Amino acid sequence: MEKYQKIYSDLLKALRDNVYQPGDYLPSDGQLVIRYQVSRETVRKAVKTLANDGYVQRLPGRGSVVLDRKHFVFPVSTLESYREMVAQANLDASNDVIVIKQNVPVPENLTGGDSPVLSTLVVRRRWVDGEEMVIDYDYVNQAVIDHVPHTAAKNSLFDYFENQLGLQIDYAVKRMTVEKGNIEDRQLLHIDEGMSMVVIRSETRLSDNRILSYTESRHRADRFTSVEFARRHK
Amino acid sequence: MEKYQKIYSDLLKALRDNVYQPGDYLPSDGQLVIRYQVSRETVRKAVKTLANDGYVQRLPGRGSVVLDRKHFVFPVSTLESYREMVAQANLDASNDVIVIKQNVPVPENLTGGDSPVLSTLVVRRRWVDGEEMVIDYDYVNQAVIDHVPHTAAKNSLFDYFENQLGLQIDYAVKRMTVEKGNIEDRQLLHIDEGMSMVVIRSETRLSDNRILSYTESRHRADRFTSVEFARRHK
DNA sequence: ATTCATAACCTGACTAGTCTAGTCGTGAAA
DNA sequence: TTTCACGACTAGACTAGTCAGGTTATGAAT
Repeated sequence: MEKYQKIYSDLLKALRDNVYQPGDYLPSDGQLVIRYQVSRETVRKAVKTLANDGYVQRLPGRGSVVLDRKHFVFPVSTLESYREMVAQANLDASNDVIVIKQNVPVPENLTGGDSPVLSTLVVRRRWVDGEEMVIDYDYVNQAVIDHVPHTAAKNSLFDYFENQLGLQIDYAVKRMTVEKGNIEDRQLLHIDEGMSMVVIRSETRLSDNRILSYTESRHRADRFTSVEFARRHK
Repeated sequence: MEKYQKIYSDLLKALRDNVYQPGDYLPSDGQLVIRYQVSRETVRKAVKTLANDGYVQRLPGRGSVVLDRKHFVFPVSTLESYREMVAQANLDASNDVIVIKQNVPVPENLTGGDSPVLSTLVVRRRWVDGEEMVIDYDYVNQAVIDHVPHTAAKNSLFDYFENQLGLQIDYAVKRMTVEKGNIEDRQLLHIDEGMSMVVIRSETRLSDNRILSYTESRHRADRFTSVEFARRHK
């Protein structure tokens, strides 16, 4: 693991374990330089990343103060796996795999008019705290992944791609709208006609810019929350 | 202006002017080092920021390729002013200032239970392409800004804070939910009873971590779109 | 024609330093 | 007691390198 990654994850763990609490200061760059025996740029990279992720704020002349994140769990923006997200938010979650089907062309409203892609379609229903909350349609690029095992879908596709297959996921573009629920929404989530759905359509890319998957994620609007952390300049 | 900022904004301008098109490569780090007579770390910082913002992707061994952003205008996440956003998306937009009122305590559902703050409340209605689309409730921290002029509200609060007052806006936390429209929504936006609203509640902070403002932004759900760009690791 | 080594690029990570500017506590002078 | 200068400490920007590892074109050997 890279040195700055190690420092980043050590500090992140300490933050999650409340070793440093909101209002506290992290060790200064200089102290971390001594502790980790690295150059200051390496320390800066690690702490700067924590700042970009909304954990701390760097105050020139003072230090890196820990921010209060009590309000912001459950981001849509962060590329974390669903399981990570739920675990952090102390929620109870599980998955139903509805169907896994090969050779499915990706719908045009997901690709945005780009060249057609053959995919493995994975449809899942997500439960949170005993309620049916979300339907996910994952169209996994068959040019990248030839087969999606049922166990991977049952646990976490993301985790499977990254940790089992060693793929480097790099970024995702997500478009969010609010739409009326369709028949499948009503059947799978047991909601009334007229219930609105928050629909998030995204494409996920690898670090070599190949498309890994397209996803349509349909949430009960009445239960939907998302939290964003946005920094002005990175 | 800092050197890396200059390089960043030059490249950004070139990207917006289509000097570099999707699929093209930016000048390599080495070329930019020569062009700007700076060290490579300075160039890297500039181009890395473009990558974090979703403009380009850095491909080791190849270069920095320009990404296709045709699908993602109109982000909620980016801390850009509303006017910038609309200008980029080629939309027609204007503002109604409904009311400006001093000494208003910020509602608790915005502060999230934090200590009460006295504010100047600015209520505005935003029009896009001739339609009434959004109501904004801005609670501007009176401890930071004692008076909000009507012209600032009519144009852009953000712009006023940054460019007129020289305040350094650093980050915002935004929570998004979908709710039924209330009476004021119906009156101001002329929508039917039962219309859903996308409600974005946010707090904006300065670089010294003082709270600048709390905002509640209420959008017609049927017209709402947001686009996110999320990178895995910065 | 195909294969393969190589050289010329590219970005990523890291180092060890300089210089600037802001914060804060201490202690001396008013 | 208040003020003010200073030193110690903080982060930001920047430099001029090194080394590693991936990509690509070229050109020689098969």
